[in-house]
Amino acid sequence: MDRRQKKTRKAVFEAFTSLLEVKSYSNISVQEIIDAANIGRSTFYAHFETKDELLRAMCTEIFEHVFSDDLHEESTHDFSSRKKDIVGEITHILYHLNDSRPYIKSILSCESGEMFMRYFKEYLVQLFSGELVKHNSDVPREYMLNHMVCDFAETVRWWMKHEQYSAEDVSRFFFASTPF
Amino acid sequence: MDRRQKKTRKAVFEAFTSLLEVKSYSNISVQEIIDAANIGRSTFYAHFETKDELLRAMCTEIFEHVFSDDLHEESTHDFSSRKKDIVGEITHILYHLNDSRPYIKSILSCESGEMFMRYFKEYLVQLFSGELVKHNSDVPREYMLNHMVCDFAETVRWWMKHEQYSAEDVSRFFFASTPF
DNA sequence: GTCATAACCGTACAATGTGTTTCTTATGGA
DNA sequence: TCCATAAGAAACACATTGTACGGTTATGAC
Repeated sequence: MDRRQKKTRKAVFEAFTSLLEVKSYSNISVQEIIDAANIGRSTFYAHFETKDELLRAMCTEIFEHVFSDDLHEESTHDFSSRKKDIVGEITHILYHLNDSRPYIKSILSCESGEMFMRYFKEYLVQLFSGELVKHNSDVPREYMLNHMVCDFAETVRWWMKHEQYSAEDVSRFFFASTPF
Repeated sequence: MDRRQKKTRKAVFEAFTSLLEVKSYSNISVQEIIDAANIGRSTFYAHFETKDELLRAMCTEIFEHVFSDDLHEESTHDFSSRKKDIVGEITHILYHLNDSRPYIKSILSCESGEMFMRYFKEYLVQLFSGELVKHNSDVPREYMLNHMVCDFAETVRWWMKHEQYSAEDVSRFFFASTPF
C-alpha cells in the first residue's frame, strides 16, 4: 500500500476517534471528519464510501488484532489441551481488547457502539459455536449460543467503562456468571 | 386528548411500523412517514420534534403496557411471596411483550432496535436491582446487575425472532442459563 | 345549533449535508 | 528521471431537515 494512502487512512482514523470522544456518531458529519483529518473531500470518498463504512473499516482493523493469527495458531497447535482452555482463550482475547481500549471506548460511547457490538458478535459466534458440542438439551442450542455471545460481548462493553479491573478479573466474572 | 390528535398519532405510529418492515430506520425519511401516514408536514412536527423522538414515544407506549400498573401492584401487594416469585414476574412481562410483538419486531429489525434495547434496559435495571440483595460477592454487584439486565434483554430480542416458543418456554430458558 | 379554539393542511423557505465530478498539483516507487 | 497514482480544491445537483405562515376544517363546550 502506498505511503500516501496509509498516511491518509491513519489521519482519518485518528480524526474520527477524536471526534467520537467529543460528540456522538450521528452528529458527526463527513465534512467534520475531513476537516479534522485535514484532507480533501474527494480524498475521503476515495477511501471510504460512507461514514458507516469508515466505522466498519475501523472495527475490522481492531478485530483483526483482537482475533489475530497468533491467537488462532496458539489455540490450534496444542489442540489437545484446547477444549478445556476456553478460559485461557477468553483471557487472551481480553488482553488484546485491552490493547485497543482507547479506540474501542470512543466507538462504544455512542450509537456507533451498537455497530461495533454487532460486528464483534459475528466473531464471537465462530468462537463459541465450537464450545457448544455438549450443550444442555433443555434449552435450544441456538438460544445458548446467542446467550453466550451476547453475554461475553456485554461483559466487554461493561469492562471498557470500568478500567479498574484486569483481564483476569473480567474473565473470572464472566465464567462465574455463565453456565459453562 | 383531542380525537384528531389521537387519530394522527395512531396514523403516524402505523405508518412508521409499516415502513420499518420494509426498510431500515436510518433510511426512512420524515417525509416518507408523513406521506405514509397521509398527514401534513407541519402536523408531524407538531407532534414529534424528530424521528428519534417518534421512536422514543413508540417505545414508551410499548413499555407502559409491558411494565403496566397491574403488574407493579400485583408484585408489591403480596410482598411476602414476591422474592421467590421473580419467575412469575418475568413470565408475566414476557406475556405482555408478546402482545406487542408486531410492533417490537419491526422496531428490532434494524438500528432502531438498539434504541429499543437501551430504553428497555432502563426499565430492567429497576426490576432487577431489587433482586440483587443476596449477590455473590466474588463478582461486583454492578457487573451482576448489568449481566442480568443484558441477559434478559437479549433473551427477549432472540425470542422476537423465534415465534415458535411460548412465554413459559422462554422464561425457562432464561432461568436455566442464568445463575439466580 | 353556534362558535371559539385548536388541530389540521400545504407550500415555500433557508440551511445543512451528501456524494460526484473535473481539473490541477504533488509524491512515491521503478 | 519519469509517470502512474494519490491528494487537493472547488463547484455541482440532489436530498433532507426543521420552521414559518396563511388558510381550512373538525371538535367539544355552551
